[in-house]
Amino acid sequence: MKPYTMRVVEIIKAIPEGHVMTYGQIAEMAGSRRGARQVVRILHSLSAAHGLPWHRVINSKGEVAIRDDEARYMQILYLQNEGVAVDDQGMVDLEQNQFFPSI
DNA sequence: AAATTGACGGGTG
DNA sequence: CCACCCGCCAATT
Repeated sequence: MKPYTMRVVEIIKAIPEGHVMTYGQIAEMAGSRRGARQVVRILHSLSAAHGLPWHRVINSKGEVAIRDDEARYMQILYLQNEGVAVDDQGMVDLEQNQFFPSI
């Protein structure tokens, strides 16, 4: 696994329950300021197993970004189960739930 | 080896 | 607020 991919994995693993991070935020921390799509790609290939809290990753608008209805619904459910308010449009209040790692 | 695919983001109008 | 464009680059085909 490439170093960049590993850093992305580590960052996602570090998101606490009840919090979310954005794709762009993760990409920037992993060292690629405009690498949000790479984060998406990585999530696609790793979503199966690996025990990653993939559901805590959303887009910069604060919206659940997954297209597939079933998976989207699951993500919303997971988030609500850990106390994150998600409305029926899949919108999360970033102000209240976004996680900012301390270095 | 080359093209395609994305669960994106920031800028512009 | 919305629609559109284009840069980004790992993984897959």
